[in-house]
Amino acid sequence: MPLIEPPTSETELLSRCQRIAGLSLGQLAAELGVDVPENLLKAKGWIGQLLEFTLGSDAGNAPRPDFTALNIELKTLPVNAEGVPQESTFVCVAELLNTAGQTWESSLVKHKLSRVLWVPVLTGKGLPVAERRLGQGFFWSANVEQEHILRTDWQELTEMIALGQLESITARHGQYLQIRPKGANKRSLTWGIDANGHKIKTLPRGFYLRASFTRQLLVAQNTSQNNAIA
DNA sequence: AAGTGATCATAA
DNA sequence: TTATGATCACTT
Repeated sequence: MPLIEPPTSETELLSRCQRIAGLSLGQLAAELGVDVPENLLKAKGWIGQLLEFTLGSDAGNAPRPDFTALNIELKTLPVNAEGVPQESTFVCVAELLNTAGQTWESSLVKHKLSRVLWVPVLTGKGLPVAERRLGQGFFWSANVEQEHILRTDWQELTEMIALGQLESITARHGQYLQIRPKGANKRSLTWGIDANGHKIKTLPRGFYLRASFTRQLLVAQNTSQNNAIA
């Protein structure tokens, strides 16, 4: 249940982003009356949840985009002092069972990435959480070339899962999308299938966007901003 | 320094 | 357990 009403248009959502752009996380947290953690070691999702709260996300932990009426997914983008993304971006969990009939068009990855609100956050290992700063959020949808590569990555990875090659998938597969473990630890297990179609216990996996890909998005965004100013 | 594999909190 | 939010930490 959101305490802030969900935005009813992209324009409204963007203006909410513009209001908070430039604020430190300490300032924003103070506005909301919430405590800032010392570090993110045991609060890895804190910044993302602070933004969800601030901007009026209403999806809860349902497997659907954060702003349900607008079909927009919110993603924080940790960037260094040079504005370069430093981490991969989690997209969604990878379905390890019943993958045979799935298509890119009906996939959760495509659905979640159909429209994304990226919010850069100036981050750094030595920078206290309260001093980290919000950048200007921007909307993104894949262009034809990007979607082609995302679809190809998804199809290759999903096919490996369907063929029972789960255990040979590494983070090295995929140009833009990769699959990596997504669980509490090595001991958390879920069901998958092996090459003989037998059910096996395996690590939960998730789809992630490589940092090398989100770097390109930010470069493109900065370029278009400069063009708009010039 | 970059990239991969491992890990943490919380809700339902 | 599986979904959400990701970053940590070790290897290369």
